Amino acid sequence: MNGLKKIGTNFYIEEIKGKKPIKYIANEKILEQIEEGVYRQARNVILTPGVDDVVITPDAHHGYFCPIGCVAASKTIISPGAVGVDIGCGMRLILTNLNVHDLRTNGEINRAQVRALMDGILHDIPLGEKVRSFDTKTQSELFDIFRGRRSSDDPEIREHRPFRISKDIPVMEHLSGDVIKRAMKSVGSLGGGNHFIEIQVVEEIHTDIAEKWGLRKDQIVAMVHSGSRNLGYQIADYWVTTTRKKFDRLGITYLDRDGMYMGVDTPEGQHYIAEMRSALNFAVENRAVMAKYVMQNIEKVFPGVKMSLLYDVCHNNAMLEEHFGERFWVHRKGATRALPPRHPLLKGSRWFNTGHPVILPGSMGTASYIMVGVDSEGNRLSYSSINHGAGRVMSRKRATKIITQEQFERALGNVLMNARNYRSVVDECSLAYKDIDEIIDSVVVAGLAQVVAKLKPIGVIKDDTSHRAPGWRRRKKKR
DNA sequence: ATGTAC
Repeated sequence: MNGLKKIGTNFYIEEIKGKKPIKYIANEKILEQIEEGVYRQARNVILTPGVDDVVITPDAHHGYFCPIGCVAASKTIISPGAVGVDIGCGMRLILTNLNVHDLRTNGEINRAQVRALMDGILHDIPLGEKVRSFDTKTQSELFDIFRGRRSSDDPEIREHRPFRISKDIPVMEHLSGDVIKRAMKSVGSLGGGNHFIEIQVVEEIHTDIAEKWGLRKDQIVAMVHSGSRNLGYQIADYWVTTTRKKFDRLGITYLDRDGMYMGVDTPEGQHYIAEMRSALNFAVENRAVMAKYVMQNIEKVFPGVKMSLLYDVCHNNAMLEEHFGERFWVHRKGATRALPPRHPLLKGSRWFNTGHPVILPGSMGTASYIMVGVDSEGNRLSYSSINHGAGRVMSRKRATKIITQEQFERALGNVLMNARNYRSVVDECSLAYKDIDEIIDSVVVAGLAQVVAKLKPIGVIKDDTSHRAPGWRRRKKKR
């Protein structure tokens, strides 16, 4: 099927002339769900000059140049399209000392209490296209965030410490004043699409690593999924557009109009890397500020509660890392780093003996997972990477068209949501996504990572202000 | 993903 060759359990390759084979990680059920567009794009990525290796994760779906769910490693080039438009998009998990029983009245979850918590969060955190109307950063604070001089975090809970960008390298100087102003108001805003804030309960514990990390059964936790908002998009767009113009001028051909790349040692490559790192700093700070507001609201509803942060991990970035004894720019787009115990990159960190937490969001109303990398051949082959979530199985448009209110409500179950109208979030219904349990099975059985804990949502906050959900717009317009 | 897109 599709010219794939099985090389191990849940491991497949496609041979490409003159290049390393493309690796696919999937169980049989998930393999059947991988779209033709993913195979086509994966070939374009591996055939991009300078790209050494490509790994496709089981949640992969068709994206912009490169599939979402892709690891692309290169010794010589950096590619904005292989990082993605939402630079630094990722996950953060807040731990509490609350137990699900603290939320129960007469054996049932006290919905009014959860609703009060969600309302408090909604009051403090703008959704969708909205930005902050208060607590705006000054331009100098914003640039301190970009340059890694300002962060509200303990660096140990971050996948990467703030990147320090020297004053000698210009960042964001090509962006308009309006874009910068918008960014100043966006620190602590959720955005739209698959971004969410969830109140969750730890449903299953799979290993004693959980206890070391402060996770226990029935514990209440809160998860934030967001990125660099408009800023990351502007950087990606600028570099793809200007590089394409340059390629056209010089007569350099390309396989995909968004498949742009720069030599890592060229001024352009260095400039993009600096701006990508600035956007990573910005995205992590965005989640840090949101987490602060989530924690303040948990404290309001549950005075005296104790809270801490487990980890913050990105699934859209490019990092310079050593693999197989050589240094690669590892682009992870819709893929998450999963370093196993005693990995050299964890030397000196608190995660050295266990591996670091990998936070994988489920779709609306379904489980999320905390994972950890396993020291294995498969983990090494994937550049110590796994998936980033469930992955779409249906376009937003199609989801809006075919999913009924009844199906949507059944899929959501008794999980509380902020949206009052199912139409404003129907494109995010779990029926439009792959089965997260099958995705997890794919990477676990392939030996890449193991489950630490399974989390179940109680309440979900998502953008319900979307003008973009096709059915919503059509209905409003009434053509 | 994104005040959508040449």
